[in-house]
Amino acid sequence: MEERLTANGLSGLQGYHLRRASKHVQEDLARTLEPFDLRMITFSALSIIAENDGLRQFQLAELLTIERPNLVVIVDELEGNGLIRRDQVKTDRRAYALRITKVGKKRLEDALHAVEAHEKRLFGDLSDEERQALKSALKSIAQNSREEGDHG
Amino acid sequence: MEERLTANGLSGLQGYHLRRASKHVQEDLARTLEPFDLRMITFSALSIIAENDGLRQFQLAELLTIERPNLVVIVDELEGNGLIRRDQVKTDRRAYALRITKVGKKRLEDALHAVEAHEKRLFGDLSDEERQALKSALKSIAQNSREEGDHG
DNA sequence: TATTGTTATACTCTATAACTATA
DNA sequence: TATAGTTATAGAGTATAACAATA
Repeated sequence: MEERLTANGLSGLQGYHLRRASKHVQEDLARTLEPFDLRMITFSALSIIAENDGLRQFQLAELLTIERPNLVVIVDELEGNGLIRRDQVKTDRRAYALRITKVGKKRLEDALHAVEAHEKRLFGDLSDEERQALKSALKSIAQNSREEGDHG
Repeated sequence: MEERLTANGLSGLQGYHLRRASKHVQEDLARTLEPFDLRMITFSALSIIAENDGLRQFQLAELLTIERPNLVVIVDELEGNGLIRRDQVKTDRRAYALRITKVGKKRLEDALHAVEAHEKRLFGDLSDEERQALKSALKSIAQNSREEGDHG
């Protein structure tokens, strides 16, 4: 350790830390979910579908903050693996109601155990206060994007 | 607001929030830096070079958590815009010492003002405690990746 | 033999435009 | 005319393999 290199001194640079942290978490989460045939985005989608039975694809896309076209392959993947169903909506024949299957519930449950371990691994060093602050801070920041979407 | 859709109930799902927050911050930061002909990654690189005069490209790549091949275009871009120099290292003719130029210093200074405003915009809702916790939490999480890199 | 910087390349994630079938 | 889902496509960002020059 001859030289000491830093990336802290300058100013806020939250974006830098956020990018690094997000990257690291995503890589670890990807490894964690691989045995369950899930990716971070399909896992998030499956979780949201489990919470919101019958939601439409455009609603899921909004919650995931991705565009509708990109959601299609995600839903395809989950449906292809038998984890969710696309049910026809009788009142609107354009739309699909997304529902988790029995297999999907089991898969999600199993994956959640692994994800808990992953989170303990990554966030275990943090104090309870830090973890709570992190959680609410991230939600607050992400929430802003919704509001902005409304305005401009 | 007929239905209430959620993505909170299930479990930790920090990855989900982190991904959304990171995405939002990156988008806003990109817009913020555009007038300065900087991207998030070139801005981070420029900041780090300013802090660590003469560092090598592989060291910068490590700090940015990207692979060396991808750094080349970043350094090309900064050099092409006259913001940094690639100085030959006399003791090792393979390597380049990266140094910020006068123009680069000015550009960075100007950009930093805009970035401060950006951070106030995005993190202004947080309490001082939350902001501090967020910062140290993100650093702690990102730091883990370094240690892991050493082990396996 | 290992390392620094580089080139070429491929893969993932995401965004935009335009289509279809319904409403 | 607008909306839900879809297709095709393009652009970032990133990773891997292999090379030249040097250590």
